[in-house]
Amino acid sequence: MSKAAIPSQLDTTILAETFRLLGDPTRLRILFFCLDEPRSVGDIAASLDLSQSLVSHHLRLLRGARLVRGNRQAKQIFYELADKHVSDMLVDMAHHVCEEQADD
Amino acid sequence: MSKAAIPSQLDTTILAETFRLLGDPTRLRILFFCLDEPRSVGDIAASLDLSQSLVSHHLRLLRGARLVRGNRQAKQIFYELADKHVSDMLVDMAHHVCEEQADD
DNA sequence: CAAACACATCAGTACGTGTTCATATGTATG
DNA sequence: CATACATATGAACACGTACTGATGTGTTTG
Repeated sequence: MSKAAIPSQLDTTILAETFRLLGDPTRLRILFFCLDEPRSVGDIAASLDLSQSLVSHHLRLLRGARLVRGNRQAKQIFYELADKHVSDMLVDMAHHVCEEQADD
Repeated sequence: MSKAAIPSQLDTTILAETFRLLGDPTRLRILFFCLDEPRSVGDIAASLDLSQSLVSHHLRLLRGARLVRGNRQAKQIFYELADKHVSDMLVDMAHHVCEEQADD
């Protein structure tokens, strides 16, 4: 019990599913872009130089995994990270990758 | 500076590469299995019911990303997580996924 | 040195997935 | 109601990749 508990195979699958979604550069860029404040789909597409369709497709996947949530505001829909959980995770990871680089 | 720094596109790609590797159930199971103590390839294959070839393939990828490191001990090679960084990350994520489930 | 064991590597295949283009849905405005 | 705008969805394609089976490399032991 001193050591970390090894997740069940089911938990591992769920965890892997989340990692898999984070494992795409385009999706990660979208997530980081929505980290500080909610962003409209058009804003995401324009700022990240992506097609509107592509952004929508990725947001669909991220929504399905409860990683982001969107609020309609008139014609636009503003997406933000689903909860502090997700954003903390991203921020931590961003820090880790910086240390990794300094380490190598 | 109060907000989290958004990683550069290069950093994002590197980070995504790591997430992508973690985004496979088989690889995650291997990592968690090697979390507490170094494990030989044969042990991993037998305990996780995977072919030796498959385990070796995944270990190759994990090695390439500096997520694990292997030490030869006579005929066997024992793999363990590369550093505390990686293991902390896995443990944190495992906790998160548990909370997520409780949340939903 | 030869045989046996542990692990790595090499093709090959089946499948998933990121992207694009075209089209549909929903929403405000005249 | 028709038009324009913002987003979502569907089909199709190109590519990557997880897995298998056979073979190669390295290490001990007789």
